[in-house]
Amino acid sequence: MIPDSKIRESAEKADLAPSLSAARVSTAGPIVRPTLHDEVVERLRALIVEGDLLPESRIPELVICQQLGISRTPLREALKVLASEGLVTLVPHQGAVVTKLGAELVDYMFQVLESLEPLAGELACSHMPQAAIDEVCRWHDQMMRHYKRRERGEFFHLNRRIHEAIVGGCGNPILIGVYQGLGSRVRYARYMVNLSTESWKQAVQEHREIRDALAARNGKRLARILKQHLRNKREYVKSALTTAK
Amino acid sequence: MIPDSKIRESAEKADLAPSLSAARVSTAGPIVRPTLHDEVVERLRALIVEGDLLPESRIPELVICQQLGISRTPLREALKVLASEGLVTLVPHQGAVVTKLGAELVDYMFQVLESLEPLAGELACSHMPQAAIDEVCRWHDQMMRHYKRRERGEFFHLNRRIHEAIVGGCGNPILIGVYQGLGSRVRYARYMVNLSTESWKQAVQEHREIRDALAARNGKRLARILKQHLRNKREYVKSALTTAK
DNA sequence: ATTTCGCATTATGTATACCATTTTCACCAC
DNA sequence: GTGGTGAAAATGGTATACATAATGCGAAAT
Repeated sequence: MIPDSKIRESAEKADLAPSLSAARVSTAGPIVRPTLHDEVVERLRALIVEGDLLPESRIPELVICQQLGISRTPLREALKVLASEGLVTLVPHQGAVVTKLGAELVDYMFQVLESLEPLAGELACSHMPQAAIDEVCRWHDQMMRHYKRRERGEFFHLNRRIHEAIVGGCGNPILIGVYQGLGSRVRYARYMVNLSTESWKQAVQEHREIRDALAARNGKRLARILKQHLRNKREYVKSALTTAK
Repeated sequence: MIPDSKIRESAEKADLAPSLSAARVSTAGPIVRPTLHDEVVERLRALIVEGDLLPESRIPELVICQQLGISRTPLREALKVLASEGLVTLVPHQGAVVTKLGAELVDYMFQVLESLEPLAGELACSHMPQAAIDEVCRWHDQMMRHYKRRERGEFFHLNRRIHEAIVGGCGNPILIGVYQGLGSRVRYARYMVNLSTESWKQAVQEHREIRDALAARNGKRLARILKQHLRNKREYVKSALTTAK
């Protein structure tokens, strides 16, 4: 599960919001050495989101400390942060457990996302530089090729990239931050989602419209499509959660 | 500023979301003793939101530890949480400072709130028990009496109570949580806001419509009014921020 | 006089040891 | 099997120590 025992090096973060966490420029900019607990937060978040730490599983301090080669202090600080993000739940004198994402919580989160992502899309239409839009379109075409070959993994990867690019391009760091927080919590529900052929086809069609609306910088239309897209997504994530359990 | 030196007792929390943090029932329910860092988080949050700790001011660990009568560990854990909420900014080897709320950030936050609070209002119209709605109406009437007497403090207090009751009544804990997070950050900008007679009058009129829409459980209409209400609010908060600095 | 270098001071980041409290669980009595 | 009882283990919190980086100040250099 947790392979190595020293983590001091890696600190990169698939960064959705270059405007939020100081964008690491190639050679210029201030030298920021991330603190240990920050890296621990990233690491644990990744473990949870990627599904290496399953919901409901406990997180014993000593074990993690040993596996990460750190002391309790930074780990405990990291757990507090993750708890405030909702990824783990802290029970006094009982420790941290990975928060379980019930169907009702997913419902609640999508309800919020269905309000935020359309807003982001609308803003992105007027704020994204043309180059970024072009890039999203390229990703879209690439995604379509994966769809034709029924390559699920690659498809979902690009799918997520597109959504994050749109949100990241909205120009509102607060919105980006909130979206990230919710997104990281809902993301690890994806592993149980096995899109049916029919739903997949529909999602593809919606993405086509998303690309067109974005390319045309038609904010209202993009917002409408994104909302519908999310509403469908919510449905099959929910059904996947209730059936597969 | 910080009067006492022991905080072990107080743990009550003007609770907007009884559904989120386990509602403390009068005599039943499990005995939960809040952990120390949780209380510290509350305490510091209050200090910041109430304006006792001014933006840009540093938060020296040792001083706060002494004033609160605690050791560094729980304080540091609390600071990490507040940082992840955006209330303080953590600079490595430099400590924590109260995040300054620039006009552009306020703009960004209102943009998100203008999307979330209408949603909450719409949901509240279908989810709030009649008793809660009646209570909001009573608060409204009381607020109006304060308005007639030009009692600013009491007016704002009830104003906030009403908004929080509506959001708290939406039935979506995720939405409530996000709103709380943003609200606590934007709230301490209120201290510089000095509503003009004209804007005040307008706000009162909007609140009248808010009450009517809520009482009629007209979700769409409430959403529309809340959005407009927030848009106006944003404008005078912004102008207050840019002029008063 | 201003800049710069070096050094002491200070505060933060992390580790470690220790204790209190609580949970867990095995064990035992009934 | 049910229900205490107590030891072991894990967590919450304190205290301390030390490494590292930021800050400030004085001396040296220009």
